[in-house]
Amino acid sequence: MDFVQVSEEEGDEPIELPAEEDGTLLISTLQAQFPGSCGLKYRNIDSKAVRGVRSNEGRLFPPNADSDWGEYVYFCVFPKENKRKSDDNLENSTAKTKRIETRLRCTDLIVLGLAWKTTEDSLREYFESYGEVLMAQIKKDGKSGQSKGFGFVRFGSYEAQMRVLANRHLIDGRWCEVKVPNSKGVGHQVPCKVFVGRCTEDINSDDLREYFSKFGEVTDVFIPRPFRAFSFVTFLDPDVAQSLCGEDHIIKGVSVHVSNAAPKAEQSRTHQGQNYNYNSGNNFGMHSYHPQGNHMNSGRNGHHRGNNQHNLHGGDNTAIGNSHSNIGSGGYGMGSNNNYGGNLGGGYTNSSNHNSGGNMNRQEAGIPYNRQNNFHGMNQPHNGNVGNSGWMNRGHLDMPNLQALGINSQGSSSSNQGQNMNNPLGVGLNLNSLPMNPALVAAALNQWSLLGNQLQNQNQDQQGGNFLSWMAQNNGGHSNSNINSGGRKGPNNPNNSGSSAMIKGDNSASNDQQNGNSWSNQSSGSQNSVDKSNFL
DNA sequence: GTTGAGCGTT
Repeated sequence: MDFVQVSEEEGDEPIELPAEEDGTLLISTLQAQFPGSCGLKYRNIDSKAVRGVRSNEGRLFPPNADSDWGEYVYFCVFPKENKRKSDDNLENSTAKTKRIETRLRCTDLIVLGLAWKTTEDSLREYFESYGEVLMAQIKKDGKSGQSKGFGFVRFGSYEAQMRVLANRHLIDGRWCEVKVPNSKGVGHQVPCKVFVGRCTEDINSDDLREYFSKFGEVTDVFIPRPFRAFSFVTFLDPDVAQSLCGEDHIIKGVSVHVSNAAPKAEQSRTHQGQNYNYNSGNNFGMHSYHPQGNHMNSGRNGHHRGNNQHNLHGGDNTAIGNSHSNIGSGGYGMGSNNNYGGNLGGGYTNSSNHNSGGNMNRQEAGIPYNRQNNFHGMNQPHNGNVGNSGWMNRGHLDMPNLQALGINSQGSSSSNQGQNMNNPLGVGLNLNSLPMNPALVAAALNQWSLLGNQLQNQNQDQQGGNFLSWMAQNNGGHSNSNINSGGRKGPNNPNNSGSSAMIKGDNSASNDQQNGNSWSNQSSGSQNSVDKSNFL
């Protein structure tokens, strides 16, 4: 195996990194040792100039034609933190400060709720689908060696870490919670959402998405309706969002202004969600955009009905490697999750598990859940890659980490816990039993742009129902009902008997205009006075 | 031999 000598900065002590068989060096390998780096350069002996190393699709290519890295010591290239040079005079430009540090540095993550049987190997195997795992550890009893049911994992890239933190995790049959140790909440400390002012009415969400995607992966676009001359764009990477703040951009010939969407969000968060009353019937629209990727849904606890409402709206419905799988059976969220994007590849099982895109069902198949190339090219902000070619298999973004928010009914359904994933629904969902913290929920929903869509027109391309709107509707009178009755058969669901699955917003594929309408905007009392704060 | 909220022998 060939090794490439790499140091963070020219002159630093190099680390030898293993090259691949074809002689290339994976950027992920580089980033494992140099988080935040995006490329390599070296000092050419002859010209004395610094030369960049060719980079393509997550690989770095040796400068010599014979796949030889030579005897050079390469040093890291880090992305420019901010294109604007003006107002940040506190930043100097050393390579180390460009590493954007605390925010982008990977930390150990605690994994709670592991099955007793989960081993360090299986833990690692599970998380490797998100990116390189530098460490996977199970905490065990010193004497017996028995797992204590939690562990730690560390990733080589911040992006992998973000994705992991943003999702729920079914590991060896247990829904596990992943958090930054000793932290409460989920999500990012740095806001991912920007406010886009001076919009005109003809700038639609696709325009915004297309335009802003060149700076980084856009996870959501929200345009308040009725038209208010502003919109919100959410990026996967908070630093991309931050880098754009304060800038003017021209979209469709219109100069729009990007600014921070955070301040009022902070107020909302710190004031314990004062604007959000979840039992009043307010209708919180669905986070509308679901990037390509795996949408893993379990009906076990009845929390995932919202996933049935994935609107893949026009233009975005290219569905690269989509995989929407339902795991479990009989629960809410079952049965109506059908194929998006026409790539149904897996099998339906007899318990309403819908595996599309070839992902295996962990429960049924007993093999690791395969996220299939979900991991895209790591930190590549401002790389000019747009759309499908630039962002591969964007996944893990479909659901907030509700468990980490305390929206978790494991505790309320203990009799049904454990490995019995195929009969979860004696439990139903007792909404009042959910330990919800409105502030946390609001924060999370804001994080995922789940709030504020209530004003969107049903026929907009950015809409749909969601978990909370469903909650709001069904819990209007604090009724203590377990919602586990009735239901109707999903039109495209061959396995849904309709006996227990209650389906709202049937996913009758390609139903942009219909999907979710059955339960969006049904409530009363939502805010109609729209200003920026209503969306933060 | 059990368990199910937690925070790691560095």
